[in-house]
Amino acid sequence: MTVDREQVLRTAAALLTRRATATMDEVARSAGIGRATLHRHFAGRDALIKALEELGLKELETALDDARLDEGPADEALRRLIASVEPSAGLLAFLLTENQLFEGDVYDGWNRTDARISALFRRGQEEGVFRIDLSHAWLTDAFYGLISAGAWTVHDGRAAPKDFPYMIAELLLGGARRSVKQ
Amino acid sequence: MTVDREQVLRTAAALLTRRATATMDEVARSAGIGRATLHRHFAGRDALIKALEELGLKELETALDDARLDEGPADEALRRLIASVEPSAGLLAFLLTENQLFEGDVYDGWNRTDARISALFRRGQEEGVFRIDLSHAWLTDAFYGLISAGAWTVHDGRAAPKDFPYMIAELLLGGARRSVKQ
DNA sequence: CCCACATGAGACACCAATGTCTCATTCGAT
DNA sequence: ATCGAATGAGACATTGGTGTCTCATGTGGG
Repeated sequence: MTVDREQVLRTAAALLTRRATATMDEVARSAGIGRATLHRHFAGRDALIKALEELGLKELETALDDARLDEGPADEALRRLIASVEPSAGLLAFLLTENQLFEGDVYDGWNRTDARISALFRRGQEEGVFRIDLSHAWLTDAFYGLISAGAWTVHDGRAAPKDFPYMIAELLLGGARRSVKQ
Repeated sequence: MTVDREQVLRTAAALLTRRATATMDEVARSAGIGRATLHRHFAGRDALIKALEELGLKELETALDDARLDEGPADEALRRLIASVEPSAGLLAFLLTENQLFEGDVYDGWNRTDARISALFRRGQEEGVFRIDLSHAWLTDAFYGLISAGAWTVHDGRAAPKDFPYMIAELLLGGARRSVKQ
């Protein structure tokens, strides 16, 4: 009987990721509950988005924890991160565009995750694993961008989900150019 | 007296890129015209978005032409493309998210540009310049993703506009990993 | 100089979505 | 079996944005 808040959030995430303009009613229906019930659990659309943001943030932080970013070579840590972030990629892609739209009052929890990812790139640069002519700020943004792009590529069926980690890690680490001496 | 349609479109693009939910009234104000006048030139919001889409498409096609994608090594052609697409990056980033939101009825003009970019990557693969373990579909999506990410990085002040071509081309071509044998 | 035409401002109806409320129903714990 | 709590359905007012219209203004071309 009682609504599973987590379940509702995941369903809403799946729908909103596909269509960000979905109605509260559509969100409710897709979760198999009534609109009134949805309102009982989330005060309004803003509250729903914020809850989604907290969910995505929590998932990203869990992925960051699981990846053990400060262990081993930085490039291997980055691979672990990409792999563990994969299940959340769709939600993160949605939240990324959502945040870009609402400039200013962005949930500042993202600063923490940004800092951790940025720190990984900085460590890699200091240890000579990552190139230093690309700022860690740009590498961080590119990381998010490729995660989003990969999420859409998989979502639209242009790549299989299982290829997600490989195609992102390889492009982000090695680039598109074929290495001549290899 | 007469409104410069092109000018209005560019102003609208600049505003909507920053805040996609901007009102028709805000769009009009930012262009320095009245809402009624805006409606006289663009039947409605949909028409405005569509006009923006056509503008972005036109600019991208111009950039594709200017880059002469079928001349010289594919990686150099890609560099030319990134450089010539830079002025349109913000608009393209906006249209990209806009299109992802409205699934289905996307302006099919993008298929042409997708095909041209994809063809560049395929040519590069056939000529041994680009690696073949990453599909040209993914490379194309990644190209768009990095263009968008770069546009936001520049927009938010985390990189200078002049660095745009370098940081994107270098990451897309060479990746983040520091080449050991170099 | 004058007239035609585009514009700006504002009024207006309309619509879609939101948020709130009520009430009957149903589920689940006791 | 019973009672309380949560739900679903629907009604309702409200709101913000949209699209249309009118009218006064002013500018530019002839």
